[in-house]
Amino acid sequence: MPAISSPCASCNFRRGCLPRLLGKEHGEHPERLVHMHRSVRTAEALFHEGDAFRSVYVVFGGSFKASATSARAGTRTQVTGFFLPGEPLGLTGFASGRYEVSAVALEDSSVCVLPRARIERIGHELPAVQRGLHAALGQAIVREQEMMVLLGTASAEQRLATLLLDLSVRFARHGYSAHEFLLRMTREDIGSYLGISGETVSRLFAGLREAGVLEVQYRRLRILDMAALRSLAHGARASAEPAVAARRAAPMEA
Amino acid sequence: MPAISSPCASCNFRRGCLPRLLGKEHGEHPERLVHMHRSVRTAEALFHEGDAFRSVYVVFGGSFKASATSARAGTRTQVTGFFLPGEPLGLTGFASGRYEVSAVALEDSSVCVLPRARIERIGHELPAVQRGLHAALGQAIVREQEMMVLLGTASAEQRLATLLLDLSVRFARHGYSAHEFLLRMTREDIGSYLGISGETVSRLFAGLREAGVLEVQYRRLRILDMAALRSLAHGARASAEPAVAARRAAPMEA
DNA sequence: CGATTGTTTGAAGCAGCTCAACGGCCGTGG
DNA sequence: CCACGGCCGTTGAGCTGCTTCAAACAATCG
Repeated sequence: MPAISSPCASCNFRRGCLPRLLGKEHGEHPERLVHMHRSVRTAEALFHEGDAFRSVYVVFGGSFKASATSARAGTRTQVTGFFLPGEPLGLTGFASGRYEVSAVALEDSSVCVLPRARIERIGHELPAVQRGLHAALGQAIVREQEMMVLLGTASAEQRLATLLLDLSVRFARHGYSAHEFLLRMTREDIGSYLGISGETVSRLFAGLREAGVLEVQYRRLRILDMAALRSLAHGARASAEPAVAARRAAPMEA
Repeated sequence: MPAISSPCASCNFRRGCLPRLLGKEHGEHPERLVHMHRSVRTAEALFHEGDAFRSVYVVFGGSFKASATSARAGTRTQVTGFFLPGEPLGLTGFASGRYEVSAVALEDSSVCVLPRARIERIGHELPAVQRGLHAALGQAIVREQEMMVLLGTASAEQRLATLLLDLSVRFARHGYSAHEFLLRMTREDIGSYLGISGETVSRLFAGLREAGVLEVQYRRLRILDMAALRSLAHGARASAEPAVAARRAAPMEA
């Protein structure tokens, strides 16, 4: 694993990635934080639950899933998140000095490595970087809180619609299409993340296809009716009638 | 609201509260962080979702519930946590500068106020305090991740057993009995937190009572068979036979 | 090209929900 | 102090959304 001296100079995520994570408005030098890049192949782990926490990672290219095994509550394992380019992985390490989840690549991927020591040293010098880190940690908390609410209160259909919208926004944020993308994870992974079975995910996709909300074949997804998807996420019922589903976005339907 | 100059001198949580939160091994002076105390009466809010984030709070006496309304996923509201003495409230504010949950007192309570500015200033001077804050944030992430796994994979019974064990441990940590305590929240609150209905909580309590695992009348709870409760949390089925339930805790006993 | 892995679809069962009624507690006001 | 009203908790009955089990088929990869 060769260290790249200034990997950020040519990084096309400068707008959305590190500056967003650490000291965005202060024009910091991301190359001071990034130690090097690292490649991970499909299905390989970037780190394992329980490994010593040495670095935070930022996805450079590709995608990952994180999965956790709750110690407190038996031997249940669940996917706790999907990670796209520009998103930080491993923040949980700040808690105990160990990673609390395993991170596995969903395709051949690469990451930027931000050693903990560097983050702390530079954070100490530059309050803006420190605040950026706090914000990143806080955002992780917020994201998980929203996930808790989703798992605690939403139907299977609402959960899936919410995930698809979330992925859509995140893809769009990095310049990809918001309407058409590849699901790099299995139905099982999606189900695990959403707290439902893989079969149910499959059935839900079929239902949404029949309702004209989206096209989906295997991993390839195309959102046809974003408004309908949104209204589903917020609580409406799916219907086999596309027009009806679309109209549901506005409450005053016939 | 009078500022108390050195409220920590006489604080009986020194062992478990601030030192644990901020720079535990370095003998920091908690009174530099604590601005003052504040009292909140039953059913009153310490802060509301969306309020500007000015302080982190630590429960001094009493208890709170936090509840969130997921913006992303409709108008669903859920209890996201219960807070006992010594536990930090409001950490989510670091994300957006606003509180992401509302905190409501479950009984007449009081809190220590740690102004954000002070935390950041002192954290900058003392790396140990900084790391303590990072650890507290990381722990919040871990706790919520465990909650996600619980909501995503566990049965209603497993969820309730897990909550009771968790409360037991937390009460014990602050010198209260691990076996007998008061549930200050309603069945509805518990259900909301666990993603099940209040009626189901009530039925589960009835079942656990019949199984001899605990005594419960209204808010008063007594755990009779901690081992059985643990094995339920980890996946065993409840039984009407106390002996059987107990035996399940350790497979090899007589 | 065969083996493995992932996806779809069907059928049956059940865990937990909703709706509803009742009963006990507690705070408020007489 | 006692009576009243509202809230909380309990319990029952019926229903349904999701699960599990199973089989067939498609895609991918060595």
